[in-house]
Amino acid sequence: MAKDFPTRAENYAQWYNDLVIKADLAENSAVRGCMVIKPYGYAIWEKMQAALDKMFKDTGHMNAYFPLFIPKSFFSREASHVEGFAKECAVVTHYRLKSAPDGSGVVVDEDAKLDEELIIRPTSETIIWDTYRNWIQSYRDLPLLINQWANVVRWEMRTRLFLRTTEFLWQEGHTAHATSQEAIEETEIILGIYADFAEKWMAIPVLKGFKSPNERFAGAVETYCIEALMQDGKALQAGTSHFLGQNFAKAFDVKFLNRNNELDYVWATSWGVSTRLVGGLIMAHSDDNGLVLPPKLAPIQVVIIPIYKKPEQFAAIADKAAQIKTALEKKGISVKFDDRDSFTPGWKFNEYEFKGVPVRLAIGPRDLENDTVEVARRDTLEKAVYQMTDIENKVANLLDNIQENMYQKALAFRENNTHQVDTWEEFCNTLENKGGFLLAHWDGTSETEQIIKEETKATIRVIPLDAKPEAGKCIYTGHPSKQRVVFARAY
RNA sequence: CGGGGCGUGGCGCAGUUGGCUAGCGUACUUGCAUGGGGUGCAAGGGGUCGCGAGUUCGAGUCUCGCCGCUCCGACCA
Repeated sequence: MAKDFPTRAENYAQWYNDLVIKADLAENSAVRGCMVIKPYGYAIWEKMQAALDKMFKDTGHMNAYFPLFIPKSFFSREASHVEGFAKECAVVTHYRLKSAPDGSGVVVDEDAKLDEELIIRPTSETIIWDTYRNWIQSYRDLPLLINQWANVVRWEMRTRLFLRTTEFLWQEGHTAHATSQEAIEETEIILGIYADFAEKWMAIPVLKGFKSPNERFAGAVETYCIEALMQDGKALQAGTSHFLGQNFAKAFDVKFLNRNNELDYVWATSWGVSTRLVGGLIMAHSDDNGLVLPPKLAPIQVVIIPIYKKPEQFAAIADKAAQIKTALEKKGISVKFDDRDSFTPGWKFNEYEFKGVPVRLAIGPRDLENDTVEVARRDTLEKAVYQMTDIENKVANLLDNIQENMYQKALAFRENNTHQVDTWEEFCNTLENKGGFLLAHWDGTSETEQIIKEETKATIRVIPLDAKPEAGKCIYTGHPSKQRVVFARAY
């Protein structure tokens, strides 16, 4: 249907890339690895932001903003943190340019060298904990529940639109607590919010659990995550919530007096989701005809397309469309009436289909006569003719139905692509031929995980929270194991 | 960093063993018709062929150097 557009089966990576560009979500910029997020793509991100921001605020968090730059010395305070991020930091060394002596442009002014280099944040734990030292004196100052919407830079070697870009947008929460227990609870509350958001808004089922030590965040005691499965059988980490213990409090000397008048280090969490979610949204639902967006995150939920020959017909249709638009908007539904005369109806049908608009209404002379409207849903591509009566409720129900149907479809896909494997041979075969999530026993050592990764490129995506205890043998070493973990190849 | 591919109107591409006025699709502008699944016809605007040097009567095409982009691997949300 779509012109010059590869199918998922032909070339999944190409399909994804072309989809992002042709659906006008984003494009590559003049800066290697950095994308320009275009209005339609940014609108999706804004909808995600709005939903998440409300969830954070409803659970007592407030937004704040910390600097883009971090003094280099901050990074060496927490040993494993610096180790994790050192290889991908952008560094600011000078603060001035001057005209080149040979008139060829501008050059860095060597006289304007910074005494201490500044790092463009790859994440903000260090600058935030350095700040928290001054904010926290007593248990009365706790808990401190802060979130920041920001951009960060990680100098990745290979990038892909939305999934991995050098600069990306995200939210990072940084909380401080009086007890270990309370910090762990916070980590779990956030994990719950992320999972809810993924399932109810993005219509993507996720597995909740822990990361293995190899995959743990640099500086964390425990990393919780939600893990989603994409249509090509690869896993996507969709959000992480870290219990940081007292690591950052110790590194930045953040102490408080507890109720017993004893000085103690503060307990910390950090958590984040990024514009990567937009990539996940695309990969989880879209098809060979283009984007498929869940109604709750679609920038345009309903598009109305007039079909007419004469100006008098258009006037009557426009009048009808305006009535529908008003009725739908009263119910909080975003509607676009595409009255452009420069494109034919067929062209518009394809355009909105490609852009994933959940519901399309078409109104022509025939409908005016019969008091009907043609309704097409994007998820199944089905068309039906509705009587105009009570149209706003019919469409509202349809949107709910589409949201639910997309979730069920994604859930069924995940279930069909989750395989229990018990031997090494089975593990390798399944990974090679089917992909997906592999439930397998693991002996719990980093060494084994590392070897499996080197041999198969599969990693432990998540140690599920709700896994039933089950005695078994590690698929690689045969050593005893108490529960299955989830392996997959990942983005 | 290792290995492939590519730089020609906005975008996607062709351009043969060097040859004459650099072409095609699409997009754009204008007009007429058309309009229930990417509409047709006609006219029109738009290009230092990535940059630099060389070979030659003549270079988009050959040689050398440089730059950029992109894909595949190790790294990562």
